Amino acid sequence: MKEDTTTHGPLTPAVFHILLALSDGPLHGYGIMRAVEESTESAQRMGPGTIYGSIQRMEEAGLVEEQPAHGGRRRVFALTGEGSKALEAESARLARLSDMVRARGLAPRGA
Amino acid sequence: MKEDTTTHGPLTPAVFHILLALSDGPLHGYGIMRAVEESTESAQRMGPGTIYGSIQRMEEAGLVEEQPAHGGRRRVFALTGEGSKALEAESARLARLSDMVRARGLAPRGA
DNA sequence: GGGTATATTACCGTAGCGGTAATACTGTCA
DNA sequence: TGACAGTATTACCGCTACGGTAATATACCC
Repeated sequence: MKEDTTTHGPLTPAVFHILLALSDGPLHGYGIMRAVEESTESAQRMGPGTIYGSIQRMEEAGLVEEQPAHGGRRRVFALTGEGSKALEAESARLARLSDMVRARGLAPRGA
Repeated sequence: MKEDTTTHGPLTPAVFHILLALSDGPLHGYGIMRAVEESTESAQRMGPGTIYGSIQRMEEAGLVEEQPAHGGRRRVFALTGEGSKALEAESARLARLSDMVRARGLAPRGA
């Protein structure tokens, strides 16, 4: 069985990390920014430009949705069903790629 | 122990796929192009622009090196030690990310 | 009410991707 | 042998997403 049609192709790293952060529960932009920084052990520096820019694109793509209201200034976002599926699919793809590397033998330097 | 200094940060998808293709043995640009297309089941379309552009950057970064001579018009490239390490490291990183997703429970929609 | 941390928006440069076209060499076959 | 298709690379170029900084606004604490 092939990929189903609604499945988004490979995700950009930023999108993936944001989805990952949101898979822990709804969050606002600033929270996502910190969550990503933690989860990557600062291997990836994602400033506001990246975060909010990506979120906007993701909202348009239907991967996340803003939650109605709450009072503060925060804009809280949550995964959509699609977002969840995309994260799963991407996770599987990454695992597959990682496995392919392992399967290559991976001797330090064959030649 | 943290990452060692020579380890390259997260690789771009194009770079990763090229390294992966080369881990099977030295190849020329055109061959890489086809190898990538196969290994991704055409989930990724990498035309000449992407391939050759990336290779050049990778050569400058010391991830691959051109092999001396052979006669034809082909330019054959091979992984360097660094390239090999970078591929391994990236593979590990991808596996880690994939695991994180799995660890999140991953209920279709906890809500 | 002044100052700091939180939180978002705006802006903008840049790198790398992605496509197309141009070029050149190699073979094939009519 | 001369046209044509396949191989292989280079050149060019627009676009998107990333990545940073700065501006702005709100909440919190003294």
